[in-house]
Amino acid sequence: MTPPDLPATPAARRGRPPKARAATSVDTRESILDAAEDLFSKHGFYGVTIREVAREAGVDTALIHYYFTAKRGLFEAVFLRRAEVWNNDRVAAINRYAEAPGPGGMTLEGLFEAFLRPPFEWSLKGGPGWKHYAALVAQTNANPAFGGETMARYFDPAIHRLIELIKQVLPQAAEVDIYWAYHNLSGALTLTLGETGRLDRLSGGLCRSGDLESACAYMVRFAAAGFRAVCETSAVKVDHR
Amino acid sequence: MTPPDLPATPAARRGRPPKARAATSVDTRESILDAAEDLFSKHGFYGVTIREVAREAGVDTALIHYYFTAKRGLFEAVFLRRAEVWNNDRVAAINRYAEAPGPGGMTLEGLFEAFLRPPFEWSLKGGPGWKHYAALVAQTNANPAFGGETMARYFDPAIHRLIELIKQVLPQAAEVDIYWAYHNLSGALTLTLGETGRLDRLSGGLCRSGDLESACAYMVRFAAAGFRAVCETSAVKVDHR
DNA sequence: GTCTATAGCTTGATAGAC
DNA sequence: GTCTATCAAGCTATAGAC
Repeated sequence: MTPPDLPATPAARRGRPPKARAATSVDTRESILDAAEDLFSKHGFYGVTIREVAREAGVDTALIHYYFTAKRGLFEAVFLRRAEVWNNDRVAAINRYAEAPGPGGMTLEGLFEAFLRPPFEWSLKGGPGWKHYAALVAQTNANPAFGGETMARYFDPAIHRLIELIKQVLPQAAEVDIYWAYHNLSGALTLTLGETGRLDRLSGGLCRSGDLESACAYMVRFAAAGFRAVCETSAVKVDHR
Repeated sequence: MTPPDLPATPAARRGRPPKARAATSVDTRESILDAAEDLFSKHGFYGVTIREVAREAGVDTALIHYYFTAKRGLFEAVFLRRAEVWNNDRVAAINRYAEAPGPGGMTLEGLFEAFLRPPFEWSLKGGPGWKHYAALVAQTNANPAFGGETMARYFDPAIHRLIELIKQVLPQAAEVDIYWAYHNLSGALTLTLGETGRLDRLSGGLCRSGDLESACAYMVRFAAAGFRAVCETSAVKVDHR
């Protein structure tokens, strides 16, 4: 589902007449974003200089300030660009599933499959830009300084919709339990999308980080069982710090 | 179990005679490590300057080069310092459990409880340094540039021991399935130890990132159920990329 | 061991020509 | 829109006094 066909590389841009004049500035802006996305995803915000971005994009540093005012603005623009597509895709997928689930009604497996498939699809078939973006999100999610705030700002609305639907599948579940269970899923998802190669080493080559098809299938079943275990028995813990 | 009593703050250092002369240089080295750990955990390797570390540690920048040669050496020293304690603790805990499990024999819940408790304990009761360290590990685990390599170097031996014991509990499970299941657990663990505040926002204050007591309990049950679901039905996926 | 002083570079950002 | 030129500030690292 949701086959992504938007090319992420400027080289494959489609349907624009080659002679068009206005195309230039749009392409410049996009290629700056592509270069920044690539570099930020690998080395983080502070690990990348404006000059490196400019060099990889084939433009001058002054141009980056012209388009994005400051380095921080460039980062935000990178983050924003794909967040909307990503989120709309996921929300559309779970809504579609909720309206027409299988004969037995909604299941956690079906719901998670719908919710997780889009990011994995984009990462697999959307071109290198989407892989870079996924890694960037993974790193941001783990960032103690601004990770919580940034992730919340861009992704919480979509996740709240998911949680509404989980409540329909598990009507007796306590809200706290659902949130903590989701937190476990979120960690698994972002680590996997980061494709750090950790699993490859740990497993001695038995598993490959890039095998997102398997990753998605495993995650759906792991998370569904985890949610059930956490939500079906009462497990609200008292915080005795 | 495993009550940590090693103070992380220099102020609380115990048992050393105040007049001792040799203590000074050790304390200097340690306070540089403490400052670096704090800052690296918040802003990453490139987000921190030697000068900032020196200022926070109350020493000169030249001294940092004296002890650690270069910025990179400082980072590695920070990472190494607590890795050994952390890993030894975890391995000791699961070995202890394996030798004397409850009446019904080993369970996944018991095993994960033993394996996860030490990092949570240290983070809760080991002083601020351990919290910084946990956040540093969380960030490193998500780092695409050197995360996979660094994590493997410091943590894989302990995890291989865990996987051996999991195989004893689930003797029929395919090795691939175990590794993929562990990967899901690993993501959940590091995200949680990072305490980014994401969950607090998402849940509207219902859950708190700092409530590690609950986090650990949830994770044990979530992961145990996830492992069972993934390993008990044959789910080896073909990678059709 | 610890500091001062500084070399030698790179950084983010801008002013202004075209 | 795009580039050249440049600034002030900050960076890592080191040499050498004490």
